[in-house]
Amino acid sequence: MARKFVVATWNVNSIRARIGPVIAWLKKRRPDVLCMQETKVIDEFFPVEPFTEIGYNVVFRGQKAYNGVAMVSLEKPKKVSYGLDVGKEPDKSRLIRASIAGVNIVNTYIPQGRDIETEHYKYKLRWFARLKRFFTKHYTTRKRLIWLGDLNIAPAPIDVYKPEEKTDHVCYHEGVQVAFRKAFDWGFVDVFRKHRPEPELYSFYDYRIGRSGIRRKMGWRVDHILATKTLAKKSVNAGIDMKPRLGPRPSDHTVMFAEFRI
DNA sequence: ATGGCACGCATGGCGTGA
Repeated sequence: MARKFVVATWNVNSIRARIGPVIAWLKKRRPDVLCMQETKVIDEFFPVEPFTEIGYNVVFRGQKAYNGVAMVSLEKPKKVSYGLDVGKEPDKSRLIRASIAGVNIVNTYIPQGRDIETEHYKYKLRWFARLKRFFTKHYTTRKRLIWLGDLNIAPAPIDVYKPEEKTDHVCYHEGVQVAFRKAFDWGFVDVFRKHRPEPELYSFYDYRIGRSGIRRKMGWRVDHILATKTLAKKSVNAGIDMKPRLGPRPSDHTVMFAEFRI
């Protein structure tokens, strides 16, 4: 008998600043898994209790001021590990993976890249190449695997407001498109797009554009839920929940979720 | 029109985000 399995991803832009909205959203939606990025806190100060009090397990890895990833789940996570074990920098506060209810989940906060002329951008492109090696090393395309998170890439024109103005942007430039596509082609299906083919669905809206900018759909789809074909076949729904972005004390990103029958 | 806001920090302006 198949069971419902809901996963979600949310760049929270500081878990301590966002603990209210995050706990409220979990209580309301009760997903099986919520993956977070940009928790911006060292492990000693991560707010564990608010999650355990409402019945969630929580695993995380952070650093001071920047980055940081976390995974909270109703079932206890198995095989938890941190960072990229291929290439030089492990970046343990940018990748956390686990197995939950027999589903392998890789939660990433991909480097943003700052500017296409910089070393930061080259580092971002290498990150996608290293991820592909990471998937090959640890999984096969026949496994139930989800790659999700803030991937800092709008893969297609439909994924950003006024794409013709974004061609030199580190989240849309041709170089990052190619780098992302190579990792994606390891064996993923875009689960969100499978269920939501329509335009103007975005997961990020810059704080500086204000409410009117959100109304005018000046956003980006840079957060993603991708799954191997084996698992994507079992997805039954996906969406972006705009309520946290429109509510009090928002992150600049909002929640993307997907539902499977596993 | 290249602006604007929010976050954390051995803060009182700066680096970062996308």
